[in-house]
Amino acid sequence: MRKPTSATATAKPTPCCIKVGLKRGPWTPEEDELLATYIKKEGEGRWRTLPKKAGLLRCGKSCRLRWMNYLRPSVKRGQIADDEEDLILRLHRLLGNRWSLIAGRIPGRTDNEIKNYWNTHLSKKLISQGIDPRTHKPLDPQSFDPSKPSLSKANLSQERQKEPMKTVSSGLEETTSDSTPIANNKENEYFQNDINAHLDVQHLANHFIASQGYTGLLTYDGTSGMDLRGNQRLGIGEADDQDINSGTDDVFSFLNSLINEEAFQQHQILNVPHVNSTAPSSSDPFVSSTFGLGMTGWESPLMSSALNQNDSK
DNA sequence: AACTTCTTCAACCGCATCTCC
DNA sequence: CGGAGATGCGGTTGAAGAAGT
Repeated sequence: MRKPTSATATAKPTPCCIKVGLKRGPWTPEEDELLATYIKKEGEGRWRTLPKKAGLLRCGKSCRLRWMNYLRPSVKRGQIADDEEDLILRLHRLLGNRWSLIAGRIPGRTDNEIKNYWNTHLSKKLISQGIDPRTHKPLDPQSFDPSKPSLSKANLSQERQKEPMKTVSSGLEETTSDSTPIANNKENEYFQNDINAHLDVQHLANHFIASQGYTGLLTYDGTSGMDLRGNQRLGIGEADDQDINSGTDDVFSFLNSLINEEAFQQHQILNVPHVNSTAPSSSDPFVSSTFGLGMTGWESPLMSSALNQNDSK
């Protein structure tokens, strides 16, 4: 919904925006119809040539984005459920801003949707708890000031009014449908339990991912490049849905093991021998409360399906 | 009712990486 | 090996609508 800008505005135009006369901005129902009909008939891909063949005055990128985020039949619309939110939080702690990876494990949700939800809801929620949403670590008490403009009290109360704070489930407590105070003890418990786990969990995730042939590191701010587009790097080839999954399944089975304590303990012993020097022992009480991410012996139905699914976005 | 401020989220941009030749 | 083109990702923008004054 951005205001159309001149195609010559950028110093070095990308190929898709160099052509003048291409339409920008919100899609009309007619355009949606054209795109959906074409893709149903011809299939996804070849985005550059697709608009012309489909009779659309759009660039390929725009068509791809519209299809991926809105028109695909598998896209689920509507409110993010509590268990989805919980899963996003956990995956984000492990993966950072790898939105497409996170989305790949939440059926029907797109990377864009999750990114937006994170930026508009979850990051604020974490900040309100004194947690840095990028690192999942405590904000510097010196610098943490809830009255700061980024999360003014006015904004917070507004936020609470609009959307009564949902309990961030640790999986152990029952969620309430009532409006819950922001300083909910269980929530605090969830975050405090998780804070200490963050460093080590991410270390393990990094280690495993690197061992699978991916490059780069998971970082707390999500800025440096772990190549998880690296399905192709792994030699898997054309990235259709099937291939995408086979490329990331190993990673996610490992993430699953991090999230599911029992499986994690087994995985740690069997598959990740090198991390023991830095990872706490699985018998350590600390590990039970932190590597289990506060959800010992619990796995939500969504979590199970997300982590075991064979389809991807 | 009118105006201002805030929030949401669809869409765009730049860039990294891949494949193909 | 290197260049060109294609694809996909994460960050950012800004219009529209909601909420506040």
